[in-house]
Amino acid sequence: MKLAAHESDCGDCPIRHNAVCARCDSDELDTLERIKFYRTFKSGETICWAGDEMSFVGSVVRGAASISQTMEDGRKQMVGLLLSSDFIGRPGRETSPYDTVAVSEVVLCCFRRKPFEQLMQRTPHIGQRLLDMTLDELDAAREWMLILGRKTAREKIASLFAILARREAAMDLGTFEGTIIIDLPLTREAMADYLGLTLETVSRQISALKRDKVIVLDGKRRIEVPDMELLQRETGDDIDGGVIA
Amino acid sequence: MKLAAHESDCGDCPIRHNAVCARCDSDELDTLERIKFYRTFKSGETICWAGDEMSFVGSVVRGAASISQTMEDGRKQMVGLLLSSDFIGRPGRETSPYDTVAVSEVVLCCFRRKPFEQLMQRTPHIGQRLLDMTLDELDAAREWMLILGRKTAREKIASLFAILARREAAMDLGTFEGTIIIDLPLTREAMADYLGLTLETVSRQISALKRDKVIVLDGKRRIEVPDMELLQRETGDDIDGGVIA
DNA sequence: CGGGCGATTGACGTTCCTCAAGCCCCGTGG
DNA sequence: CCACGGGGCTTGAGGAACGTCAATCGCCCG
Repeated sequence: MKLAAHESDCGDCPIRHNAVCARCDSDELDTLERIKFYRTFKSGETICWAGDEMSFVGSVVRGAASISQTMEDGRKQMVGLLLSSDFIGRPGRETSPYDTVAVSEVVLCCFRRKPFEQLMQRTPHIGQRLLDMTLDELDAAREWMLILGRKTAREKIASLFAILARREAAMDLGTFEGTIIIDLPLTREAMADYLGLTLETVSRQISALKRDKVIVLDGKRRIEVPDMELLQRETGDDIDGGVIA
Repeated sequence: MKLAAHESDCGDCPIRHNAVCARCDSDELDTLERIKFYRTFKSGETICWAGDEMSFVGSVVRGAASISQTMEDGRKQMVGLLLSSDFIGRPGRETSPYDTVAVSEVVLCCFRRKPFEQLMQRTPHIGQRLLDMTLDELDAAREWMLILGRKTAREKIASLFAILARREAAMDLGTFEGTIIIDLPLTREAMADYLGLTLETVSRQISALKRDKVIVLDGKRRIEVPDMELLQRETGDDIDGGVIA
């Protein structure tokens, strides 16, 4: 996918109202517009290695990226999944302690870190929005901790699908006659890293959910959810909207 | 423990330079001083139930509190551990999706939520500090996710002790001739909820670490770490400072 | 002394991991 | 055209780690 010309105009940006710039007025947007630049990463490409200096921060315009930690012996845990409108990088810190990797083709809207930090001082709207987004990410991390610490393998898989379904639904597309369709941005291995499982267990549980007609597979990477409530019950969460009510 | 009179003066506050007010100048501090009030919770007392309205936000002055989620069938996961200077509550949200419980006697420095939110609009220093603290909490949550998702029971226990030791060391006290002393604010059950284990497994692994001379027990709740590096090795993390370098 | 709570320890069972074989799909090269 | 190879995925057999259930202990406090 190439970058369409109009994507350089913030007014037409698909994540205009969800990203870190959401609360900016048109003056502030102009300022951002002047210092932003786009970068594209191919699937599998590393956006930032753990320990490296982060020269820029930015928003995910399209695609998905993972944040993960690896232990010396190779055990790996994904600790963040960045989808469109999510923010990459941390103002006020030079290096990231995590690997950030594109799990599909990713388009970023970037700002060099230093100018962005200065701009934040002068533009409270950015800092406020970033605080809200960070608090949301913290909530997501906490939901994730419950998944990692207490759920069974089957519940973990169901929870992952439910989270992705919610995000796809929020971004508008993906429902058809009550059936929700999820295009998995993740390989089985990436799902395992997300959920604290092995890829074999992921595979087995997906097969089990298919056998029990909770999901329907269309190829390896497309999943149909005919009955969202049924999937929701498999997550082990409360029925009534659940965690973040 | 009763509240000493001088604790009502922000200038003498033990968490003055670490809490949400850390960056405030003396004018801003005066404003905060006028609307703050103290509350004390006994060990085991609930500070806020999941779903209840949070009428206030505030800082932990002394003691420890846990944030946790419970599933319908009783499975429980701690998703946050609040120690002195940590912030409780979320500006801009009326209810908390988590239970917040005092795990030891807790003293809070509180602000009613609405006035605090208004103050935040006018006082960028507060929002900036809160953003930094939230980003730190997010980092801690991510470290925790690695623990929950990928570490063995033994590594989990060692990691918990290492985290507590680091925090005790940062708050100054607790070292004596190279031996670090940790006063556990947590019961075995609370540790289990923290680490995604059962209390029996926690108990067995603590016994094992004791048997292997990584730790020395002084009663049930006080732990001595004669060799911090040895403990660090048991966590499974990189030796060189590790995750958040 | 008795009761209760927290903690420890043991025996046994379940879940998930490990190791291994083989499948499906697709692109490459003979 | 088909053989080949590789990556991603599936499936099976066996084993290790942790959970479950239960008995017991120590300590504090009434």
